[in-house]
Amino acid sequence: MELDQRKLQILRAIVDEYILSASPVGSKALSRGGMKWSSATIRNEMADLETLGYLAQPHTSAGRIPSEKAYRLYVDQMMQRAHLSDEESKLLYGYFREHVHGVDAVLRSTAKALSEITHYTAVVMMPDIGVNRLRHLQLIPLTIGKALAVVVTDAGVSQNTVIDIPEDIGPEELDRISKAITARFSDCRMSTVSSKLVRELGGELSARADFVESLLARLCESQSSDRRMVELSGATNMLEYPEYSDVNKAKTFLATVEQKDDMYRMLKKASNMEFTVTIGSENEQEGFQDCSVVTASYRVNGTPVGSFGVIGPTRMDYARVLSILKNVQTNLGTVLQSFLKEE
Amino acid sequence: MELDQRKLQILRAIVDEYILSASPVGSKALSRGGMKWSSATIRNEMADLETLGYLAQPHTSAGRIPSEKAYRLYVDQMMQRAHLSDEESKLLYGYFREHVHGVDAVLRSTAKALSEITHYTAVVMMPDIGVNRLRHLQLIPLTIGKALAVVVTDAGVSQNTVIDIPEDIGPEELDRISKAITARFSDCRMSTVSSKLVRELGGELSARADFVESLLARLCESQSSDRRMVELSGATNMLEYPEYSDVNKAKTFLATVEQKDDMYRMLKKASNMEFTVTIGSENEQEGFQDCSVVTASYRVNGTPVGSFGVIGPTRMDYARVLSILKNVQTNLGTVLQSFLKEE
DNA sequence: CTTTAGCACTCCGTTTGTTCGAGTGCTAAT
DNA sequence: ATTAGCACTCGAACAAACGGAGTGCTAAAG
Repeated sequence: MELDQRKLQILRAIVDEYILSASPVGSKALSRGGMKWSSATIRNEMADLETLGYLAQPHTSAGRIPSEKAYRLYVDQMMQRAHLSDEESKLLYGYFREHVHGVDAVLRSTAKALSEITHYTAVVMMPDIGVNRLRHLQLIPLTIGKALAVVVTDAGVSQNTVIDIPEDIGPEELDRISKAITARFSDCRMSTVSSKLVRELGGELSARADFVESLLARLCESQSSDRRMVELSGATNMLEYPEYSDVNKAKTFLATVEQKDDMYRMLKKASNMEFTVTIGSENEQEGFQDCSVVTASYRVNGTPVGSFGVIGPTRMDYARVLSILKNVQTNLGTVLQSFLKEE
Repeated sequence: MELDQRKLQILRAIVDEYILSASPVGSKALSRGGMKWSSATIRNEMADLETLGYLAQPHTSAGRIPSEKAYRLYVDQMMQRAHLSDEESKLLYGYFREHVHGVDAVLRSTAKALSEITHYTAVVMMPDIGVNRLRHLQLIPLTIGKALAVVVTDAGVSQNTVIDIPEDIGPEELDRISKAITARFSDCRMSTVSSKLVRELGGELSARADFVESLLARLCESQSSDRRMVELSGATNMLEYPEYSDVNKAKTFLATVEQKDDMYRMLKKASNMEFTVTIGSENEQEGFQDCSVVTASYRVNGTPVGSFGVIGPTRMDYARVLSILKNVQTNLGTVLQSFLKEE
């Protein structure tokens, strides 16, 4: 069933109001606040909207609050995108001017920027190294039997992994192996590096084929399990909102958000989409049943390599958040590109 | 003025009880709970203890709670060290068995272990790289004008820094410079590396003296300002305690604990001492006025290189925490030593 | 002189009652 | 179809009442 124009207007007014006040909005308040119908009319419509599932009543004789269905409709069709003030976008831009050393630093500062500007919680996933191309591999001796493997990709992302090495390999040989691998696999996608046949290689590498194979396998595996792949910022911002004035709710939220594996999975999944908005129970995470997650992906050279997002109460200011994400998305794109100026 | 035996016993009982219950303890409860004096006697003693500053009354006709002075006395003289059950120390040991790859990983898992076992908040500082000796420096090209500097010290700690490089340096030269620096400064303390005169060097390095100097300076400077130098775990544990059932208190605590710079400074300062116990207002941090911080230092080759600690409410179980820290200290010592088996 | 029983008093946390305001649904009039 | 009016409902906020745990003081007992 379609909602007529009036129902839509009323619904929108309710959502707008609720986003601001966080308390149930009633018919009188609405009609006083610039609606062109009387409270009674609005009341009737509200009753209809309730049976249609767009509104809910905490208890009889309270105002209505929007249901998730309402937010969905709001986000998909009714919301008009806010545009940031010059001030804000300048502020945002500032975050990207400052930390220009290294992709990691940029993404970390992105998380901080997002959480500080939105006042919600921000998560940023480090770029999925798998889709990038290897630029440099360096093995550095640590102790007998252990070395540090540093991988640098064409997107300028680096990653350290501690690996086991045969005890009879010396520093010079490690260096030669590093160079050989770099030469051989340079510009290969990381995800395909390990699957390529190592045996077919001649020279330096074939003598250590077993080791090299396990090394490459380890690199790919550790990449995905690294806890540091998600940057989190402003988790405690949520304590500002009445939704979380109950310590227990706050606790479950914080616990959820600290599950970096889950956060990573969530963002990874979202990185195929330009934007996503996931409302309340649409979230898979237990602890996000009362929140919404808005994400945007970021690209390098046209391919999406990661995403970032904002987590807030379901009544978050979607329009504003989306504008901010969009802004950050372009900023981020520019900055990341600048790391690749040599082509 | 000295406290007589009875006063001491009563005070100790009050502290013990308050640590458990978190609510003011009264004279009747005490005398019923195994004290050999009547409630009236205890009451008189309590009145004395209050005028002496060891106890405080939230309001007339409430029980007494220990003052900071009382905790101080308790920690310094009255507390008998708890000893961990076999189960617990085995559990603890398990944390160290698992993650044996890399100092960073070990310390991260230390933080986790501490917070999970104590149920308080744990902080661990990464070893102060300054007192360690350089083992390896590797420069890896990132883009034009930028490179990644990886430093490995004799304690097995690694550190990445993105640095600017002159645009005309190619990969091969970077590699040569890396090797030259490694050869020249190997086994020098990191803190002295930069102050050594670079100009006096011949060969490869002298041609790039300016660059090398700024590089070394950068390495030392970035080391101390790196936010990642502190590992935090279990910050949300504090929400379990009635002291933090007020969301605002929780918020200020969490905000404080997330100031990694401050945490680092705190731990750094404590790393000269085997153990420290800092109670309530003895803490410098604004947000720790209602907490206590207990720290222990850890050593490599006899020199203290860092410390770790537990933050809890002032009424935390000091005896237990200290035992755990002591246990962790030895475990950690063993593990870190194992990274140095080659001497 | 020290300890303890007894008593009056204090104060908090909780419960119970009351009021007030905002909101609702329904009906009848426009 | 809309709206004014009315009776009703419910929760938040405030106040009074109560019970319990604890105290300080005094006087008696050891």
